[in-house]
Amino acid sequence: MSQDQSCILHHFSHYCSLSKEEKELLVSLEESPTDIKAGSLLWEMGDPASEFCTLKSGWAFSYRHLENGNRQILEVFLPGDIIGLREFAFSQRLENVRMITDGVVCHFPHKRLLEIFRQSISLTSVVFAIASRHQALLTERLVNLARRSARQKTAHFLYEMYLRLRQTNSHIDGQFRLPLSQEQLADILGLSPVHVSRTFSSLSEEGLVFRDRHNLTIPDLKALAEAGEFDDCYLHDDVRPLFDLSA
Amino acid sequence: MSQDQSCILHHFSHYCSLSKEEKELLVSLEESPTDIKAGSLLWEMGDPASEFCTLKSGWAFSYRHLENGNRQILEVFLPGDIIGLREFAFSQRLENVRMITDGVVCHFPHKRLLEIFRQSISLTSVVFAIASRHQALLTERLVNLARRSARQKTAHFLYEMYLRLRQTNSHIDGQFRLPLSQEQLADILGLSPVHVSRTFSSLSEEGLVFRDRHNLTIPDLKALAEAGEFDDCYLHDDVRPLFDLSA
DNA sequence: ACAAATTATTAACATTTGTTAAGCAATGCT
DNA sequence: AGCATTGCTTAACAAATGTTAATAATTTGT
Repeated sequence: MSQDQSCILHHFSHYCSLSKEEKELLVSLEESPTDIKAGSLLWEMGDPASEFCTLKSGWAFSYRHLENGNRQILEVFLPGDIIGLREFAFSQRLENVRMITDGVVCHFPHKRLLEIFRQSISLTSVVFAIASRHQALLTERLVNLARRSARQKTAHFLYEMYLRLRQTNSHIDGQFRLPLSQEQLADILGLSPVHVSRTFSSLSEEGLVFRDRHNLTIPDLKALAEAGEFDDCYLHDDVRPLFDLSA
Repeated sequence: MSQDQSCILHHFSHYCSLSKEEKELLVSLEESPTDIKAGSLLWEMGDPASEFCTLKSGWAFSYRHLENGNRQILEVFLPGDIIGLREFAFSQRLENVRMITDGVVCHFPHKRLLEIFRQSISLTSVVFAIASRHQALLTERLVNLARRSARQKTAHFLYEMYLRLRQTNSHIDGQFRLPLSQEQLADILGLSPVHVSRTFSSLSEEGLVFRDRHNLTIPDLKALAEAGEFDDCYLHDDVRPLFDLSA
């Protein structure tokens, strides 16, 4: 995605075609872009929550710490994603958010969402549709974490990342950068770092995935999808013609 | 909850006070209540999706089958819950939904949600707030499934059910009906039925939970919450004064 | 360019959870 | 009442994953 085009606009126009006013409203959410360094916190649990963020560039993740010292990564955010949607109904942050790479974020207050609700039913529907897709994604992840083997989890996650990256970066094929350490992957997949290492070793023995540092190579995407029992209906389904509904 | 009061109204009024018109709009979503038998399917994956359901009485759950024959239960629905929010952005059902007990459901088409969007910003905000709370719940469940031991998962789930039931049934204390078999519990918790049995045995040896058929007794709620590392901020946070925002 | 810190690999061993199977208890059906 | 079905418990064993620790490779900071 080009740096000068609005990520959020790109994201929304997936769902329906927008009028000029709607576009302006959306673009106004990406005012005051802020540079932010790899490794720095966007916010912590318990912080007051009154704004969303759009991630204009860079990667980020949200996470929680458990009592036994373990960490669980809840989401990986890519450019164009909205961070903090979950806390709309809460006054506090429910999770920590940290940048993975250097990036640019734009803050906008919850109140602005109400302007969207007020001004455009289409945009309201899209926001809602985004939230509902987001849930579908979470659900899929839940199944993944609850019921699949380390091998399947890993394959599933990698394939999901591939699809998500391709959504905004259509030239991506079976080779891309995945700026995550094995420790981070472990915290995403609910495994120990040691077992992640074992799993990658066995995946590359089978020729399914090669990981050299942060570079991933997937020789056979279809094979990987099968290894992860990937069912892409939750990502691939034709986007609902929401504008038809609202007509 | 009394049978003759609208569940959905009750649910929404948690979030903000509603005008007469708003109440009427909501109540109209619960027209044409339909009786439905324990064990019957509301819908299956792949069915066309164009409506939501409100669960007026009874319990239900949504689930998915995995390739290896395992089943994962995604959500347990209680009276007042809206079923199928997730599929707003999809044209097909992404999961199966089945009644646990006999119950009453009301169907209303996705289109009606757009009427809400059109007619009331407060209601729109509440719908969005409900969706965002729902996500918070899912996230908590994700952590639970990914990172906790069988004992913790079980304690966590039981305590969550207690809190959810108490929300609409304020007289509930450490004793209530949980109409779920151990097989169903296993599919909720991502465990095998045998291990659920072991886990309950050990929980009752410790005096934390007694389960006799579908009757649960929790002598010390606080102790159970601790055993499940339960952090109730995702349920207990003061509800955002949304009407302030929209003023 | 070097030292320090981080990240990944491997092995041995421990623990948790799954699987199979058998028996028992409860429930529903006729 | 008797039989079949379903649900629960227990035990023995198997498999997957976690833990610790030692080592190697890589990156970072100065």
